[in-house]
Amino acid sequence: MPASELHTPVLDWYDAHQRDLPWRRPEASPWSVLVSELMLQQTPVARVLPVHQAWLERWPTPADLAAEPTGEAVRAWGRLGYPRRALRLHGAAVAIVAEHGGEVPSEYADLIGLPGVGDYTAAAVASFAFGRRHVVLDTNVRRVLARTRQGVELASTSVTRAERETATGLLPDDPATAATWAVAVMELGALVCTASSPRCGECPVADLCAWRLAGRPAYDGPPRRTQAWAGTDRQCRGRLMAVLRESEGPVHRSALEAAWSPESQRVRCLAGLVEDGLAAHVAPDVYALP
DNA sequence: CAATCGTGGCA
DNA sequence: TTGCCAAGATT
Repeated sequence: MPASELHTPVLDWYDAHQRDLPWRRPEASPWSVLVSELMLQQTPVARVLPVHQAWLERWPTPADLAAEPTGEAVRAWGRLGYPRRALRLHGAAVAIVAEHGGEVPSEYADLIGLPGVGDYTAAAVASFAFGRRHVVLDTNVRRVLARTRQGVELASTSVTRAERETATGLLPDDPATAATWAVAVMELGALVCTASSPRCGECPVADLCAWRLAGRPAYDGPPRRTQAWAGTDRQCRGRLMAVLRESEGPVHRSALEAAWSPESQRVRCLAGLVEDGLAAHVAPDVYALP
C-alpha cells in the first residue's frame, strides 16, 4: 500500500480528536516541551499534567531551574517515578545555560547531547518544538506501525532497522507536515490504537490496517518479561525517597530505618541513592535531598 | 542486548 | 486481586 494512504486519514483524525495539552499550545515554549518529554518518559499524561504546570510556573526558563539545587528538582518531581529524570532535567538546564546561551537547542545533534535526552526525546523536541523533520519513534508509533504495516499486535522489544526504515519512508517531505504527522501518529496510538483493547471501530485507518484485516491475531512472540515489584530495590528506593521528599529538612537514619526492612537491603539502596545523587549524606546518621 | 530504574490506575 | 501498562534513557 502506498505510504501516502495513511497520511490524510490520520492527519484529519488528529485535527478532529487531538487533546488540548499545555505543551502543545502555540504559546508553549521549547522548554515546556522539553520538560514535558522528560516527564512523559514511561509516565501517563494524566499524572504529568499537574507537575508540569507547577514546574513551568516555578521555573519558566532553563536558567531558573539551573539556579536551584538539584534537590529542589527532585522534591518538585513528586511521585512521578524514576526520580533520576529530575536530576537529568536539572542537568539539561545547566547544560543549556552553559553551552546554549540559555535557549533550548533546536538541532537533534545538540539535543541528544543533553542529559536524559535519547533518540526519541531529541527527535520529539526538534519536531514538536521547532517543526523539524525527524522520525519520532515512541512506543505508540511503534505499535501503530506494527499493526498497520506489519500486521502484528505488538512491536518487538527493541527498534529494528526495518522498523526505522518503514517510519522513515512514511515521513512526509515537508517539515511542518512531518512534525504534525509525528504527533498525530503518536496520538492515534495513545487514544485509539492502544496496547490493550484497541478501538478499531474509531480508527481512521482500520480499513487498511494489516493487523485488523488479518483478524487481529494475538501476539505470537517471545514471552514479555513483567517487572517484579514487591521487595525489589526499586520499591525500597522509592520508600526511602518518599521519606526524604516528604521531610522539610534532613532526616535521621531512624526515619529511614522505619521505612524499610531488611536492613541490608535498606543500607545498600541508601548507598545507591547517594551514589546516584538522589540523596546526600550530610552528617553522621543524617540524610537529605541533595 | 538485557537489566535497571518508580508509581499508580485500571481491566 | 493482580498483572499490565504509561511520550525511554542509561549502562
